[in-house]
Amino acid sequence: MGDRKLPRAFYTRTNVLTVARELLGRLLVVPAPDGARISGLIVETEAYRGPDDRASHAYGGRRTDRTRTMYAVGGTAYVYFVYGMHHQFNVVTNVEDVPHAVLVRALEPVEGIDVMRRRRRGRADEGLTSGPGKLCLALGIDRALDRADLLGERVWIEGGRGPIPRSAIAAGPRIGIDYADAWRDKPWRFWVRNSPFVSR
DNA sequence: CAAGTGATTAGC
DNA sequence: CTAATCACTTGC
Repeated sequence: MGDRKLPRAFYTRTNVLTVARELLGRLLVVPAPDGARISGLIVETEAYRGPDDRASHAYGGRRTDRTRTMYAVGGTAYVYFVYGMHHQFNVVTNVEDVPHAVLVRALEPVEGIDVMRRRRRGRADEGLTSGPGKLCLALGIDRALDRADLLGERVWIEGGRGPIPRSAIAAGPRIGIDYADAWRDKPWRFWVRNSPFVSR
């Protein structure tokens, strides 16, 4: 198992679709309040390709208080709040000033499952982290982590099980972006085929 | 299938 | 300033 944090160069590559696929099978980690680890293997991602992607918050090069984070260097966390109740955890990719990002949509719980069950009382284990808002609840991720460096100590990603073979990766249209006209149907959502932990 | 919830954004 | 919208989840 790759016990080390993914290096900066993993994130600064120029093809956000490649990074979105290669994030599958990696271990997302946050420290628990007591210092233990809470973690899960990434099983579902979506790529958002900055200025030319109508579905991206940074479409057209938009720079606002919220989207400023997307222009940070690859390997920065982009965390925002939607629908009045849910946080979303994204990984900024590419070099500084290119606003590409990958939304992490689902995890397979690995460490700290007891903590996750407490935070998501009543849910089956398959439902603890099977959605972008759910996994933020389970891991305790909120906007305090926006702009956090993924090579730091507040949230990071390790090699995990390593890259998932291309044959085991499924792709389809992204969720919740019906407003994005031509970009709506692009198959930029990736998941581990047969994983019971992906979102619905 | 629709409500809920509040930050964010565009537009005046 | 106001009003519409939203990279979702849950329970009806």
